[in-house]
Amino acid sequence: MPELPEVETVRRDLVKHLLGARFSKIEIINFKNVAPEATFLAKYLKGKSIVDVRRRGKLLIIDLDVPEKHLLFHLKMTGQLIYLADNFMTAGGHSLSDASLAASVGGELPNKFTRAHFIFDNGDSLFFNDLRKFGYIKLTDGPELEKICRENYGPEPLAKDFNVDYLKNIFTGRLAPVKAILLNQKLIAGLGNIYVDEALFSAGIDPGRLARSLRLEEIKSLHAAVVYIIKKAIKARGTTFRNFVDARGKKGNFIDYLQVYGRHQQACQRCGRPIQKKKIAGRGTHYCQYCQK
DNA sequence: GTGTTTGTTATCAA
DNA sequence: CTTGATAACAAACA
Repeated sequence: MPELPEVETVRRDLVKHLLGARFSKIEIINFKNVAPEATFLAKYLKGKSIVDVRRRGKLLIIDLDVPEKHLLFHLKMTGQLIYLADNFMTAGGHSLSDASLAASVGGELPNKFTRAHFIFDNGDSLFFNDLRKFGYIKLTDGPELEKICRENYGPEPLAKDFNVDYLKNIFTGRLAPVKAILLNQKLIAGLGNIYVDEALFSAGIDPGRLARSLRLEEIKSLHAAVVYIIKKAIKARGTTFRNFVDARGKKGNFIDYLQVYGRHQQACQRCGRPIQKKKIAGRGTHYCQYCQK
């Protein structure tokens, strides 16, 4: 489940490998979530090169060497972006992974979940894999990108405008569970199910509490917890619960630090009692009923 | 066959 | 218009 720390991990990997890379061939395989349509996109990208790789919330943005043109990737639940160097094509047209690519993607690309294959003029490749086909690829111009970023995404959790006052403001009067507010991308960009559950545990707040019921001290604690968890998860290169790998096919390490997510019925690391799980805000929610009030 | 998984959007209701 | 709840989407797995 790529959330902010996972997308940021991929972004940092791709910046290292893709700056200056020039598209030479693009193949879209059995995948509909592409705009504009595949043949047009392939023709458009050919000869263009990459000048930057950015992120907004869970959205990955590749800036092209054409002013005001950007290639967007959303990984949704099971998307992967994997960079493959020293591409060696076999007789069957399958490329073998380069020596440093981790075995966790099966060692061979493309695989049956590869939805797009971008080939650069130096022979290197970028693979967009997506088991569930929820993700998308979209070419946009500057104004459209600006509109998407402005209308769909609130403050970045690690930016200055995400502060205690802001959190207090978006909680004021809200009858929704605090978890629902934290998951809302328009209010805070980049948090998903894993990090919301972890931050609420870290702050000792029950995910089902109505947002407007939180006291200032609790909001301060929650703000600090969100920043702390997100920073720690980026440092650990994200969480691989099922599917996530970085741009070199390696798993993230934050699963070692999870306190509640995926730990249903396991002992709470604070009080020893079993972690509970129930549906809140339409999502599986993990929490300790004794440590979170 | 059934239930579960989640990021996001659509839809509906108040 | 705002807010909140819920279904839907897609595909695999236990």
